[in-house]
Amino acid sequence: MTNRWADSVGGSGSDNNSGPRTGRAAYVPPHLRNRPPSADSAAQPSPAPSPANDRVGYGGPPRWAGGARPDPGRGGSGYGGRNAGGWNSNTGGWERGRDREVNPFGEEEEDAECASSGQETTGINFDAYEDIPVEASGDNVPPPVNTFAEIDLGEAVNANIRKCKYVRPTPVQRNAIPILLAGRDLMACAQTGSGKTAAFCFPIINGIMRDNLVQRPRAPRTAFPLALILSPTRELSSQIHDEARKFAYQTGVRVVVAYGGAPISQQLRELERGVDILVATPGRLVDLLERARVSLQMIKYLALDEADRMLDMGFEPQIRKIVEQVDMPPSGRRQTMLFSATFPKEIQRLASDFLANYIFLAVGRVGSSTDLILQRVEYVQDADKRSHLMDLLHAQKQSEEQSLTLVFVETKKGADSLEYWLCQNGFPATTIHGDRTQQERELALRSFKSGRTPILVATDVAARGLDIPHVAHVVNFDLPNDIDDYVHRIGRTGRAGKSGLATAFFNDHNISLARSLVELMQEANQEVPNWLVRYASRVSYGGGKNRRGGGGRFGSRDIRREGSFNRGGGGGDYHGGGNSGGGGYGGMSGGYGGGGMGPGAPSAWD
DNA sequence: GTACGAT
Repeated sequence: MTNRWADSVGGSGSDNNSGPRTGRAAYVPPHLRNRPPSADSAAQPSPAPSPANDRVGYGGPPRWAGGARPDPGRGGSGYGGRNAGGWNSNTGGWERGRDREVNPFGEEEEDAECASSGQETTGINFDAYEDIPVEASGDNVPPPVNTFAEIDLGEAVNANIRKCKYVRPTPVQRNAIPILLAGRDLMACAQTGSGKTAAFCFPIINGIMRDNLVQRPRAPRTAFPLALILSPTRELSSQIHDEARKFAYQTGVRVVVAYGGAPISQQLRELERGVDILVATPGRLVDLLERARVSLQMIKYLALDEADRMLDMGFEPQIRKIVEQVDMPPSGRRQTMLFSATFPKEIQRLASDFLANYIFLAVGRVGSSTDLILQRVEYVQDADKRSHLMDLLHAQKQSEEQSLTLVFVETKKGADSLEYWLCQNGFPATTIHGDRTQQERELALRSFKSGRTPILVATDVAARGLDIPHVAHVVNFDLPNDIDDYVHRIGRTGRAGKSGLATAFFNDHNISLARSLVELMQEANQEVPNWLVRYASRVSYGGGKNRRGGGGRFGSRDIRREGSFNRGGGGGDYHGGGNSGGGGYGGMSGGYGGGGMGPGAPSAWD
């Protein structure tokens, strides 16, 4: 283990590079870490006393002239967040000497943009969610809680919950947190924006603080995280890191992020200073593992965000390598939690390799989500798409001044060319896709969020998880081949209680999507054009792998309850074992909590 | 077939 606790508590050893040498310093359990060593640091580092923490361009209009200069004020949404040597070389006066924890809340408390983004991630309008159906299946499912007070997460975490302005846990939090605190593996179906990051972060942080006797091996240049959180894109990892740091503030639990496209040296430095929770994208993590700069042998908590994406064809080999072929403890000796809005059957089957006697949790989507998103499908030939888009943008321009439009295309090249064309035609657009540099990607996202370029042309890199407030319109300029991707894409709008509009351009290239699209729209009580229904019925093939098994109340159903799957290892009755009455507490509409605020619920639920 | 994930 490293000596950072000694550093932070003892107040000595300010040289970060001295870590391995001072490894003999007295062990300080996590719950005592980061206590103020003396009165002078009892006060939190004051938020943003210097321009280093000035979140330029995050909420208000940007002050710089639009160049691609590194923005020192990203406040953690960029490269590793803090102390970025080359990037954020601005370690101002308040942070000299001892390694003091930067306040991850920054100046958010006063920042309107951040307040609303807080709502996004907390689903603060929870009262409206009281009657969301919940289905939990598996052995001995721990009952849900109603309040944060019922789950004692400790003083520091409670303070962070207050700072995040979380009033009550969201349904996914109410259900998932007790399951995870009980040490159970979990497969949870709930969209980003429903507070699912908190749902897995709180138990992880709590567990790390509880396991205060853990001794980590002494290997000077290798980091031994206790928890690993994987996500499919750099921006999503960055977003999770930002949130996790808030939840872990002043708990002594250290969160580090690692992803590609950013200089690895800085990430290595952060890792050397010690890491409890590592948030990473798969590629960079594999790199770090091969360099032996990270070992997974101490992992006790493994979380996969957007788990269905992580386990699909593109990512599965890397994930399998990380989880099965390196030094990760096997399932049963670690706690594994998978979260996604969509869980196709075959992915559930794959995922069961990584889980032990897990609980399946589905948070329904009745009365929210897609109901608040008006979905339109228009028949548009490829050649007509641009002029059609221009019509939509003109209409949008007239209706709302501040609204953002997110345009999804299929290819990176197509994204660049559409962005160029839009700009040529007087529409302020930018683009995000995997051929752009990480600086460009992050600049584009900031520029879009701030409204400076209210049109963002994106590939699927932006389809999942990203929390972008104020997106009024999602245009599927090119429809995806996969209905689940469609679900994730349109979920970027209709958030925070606002209505959202999703327009899709459909033509003969999208025939394979017709059936599942019609089914999805019908489930969401959308008006389906007759010509589309005809397309759907013409297709013999039923939506391929994306047929929605069992009812539309949930994004997915537990495959163990459909008789199509049995675990090998004996006694595998998962059809209600330990559940009271017909499978968990499914359909617990309004069973706890009560009074809602009526309609106007944010649609974070997909 | 494309996108994403390391350099």
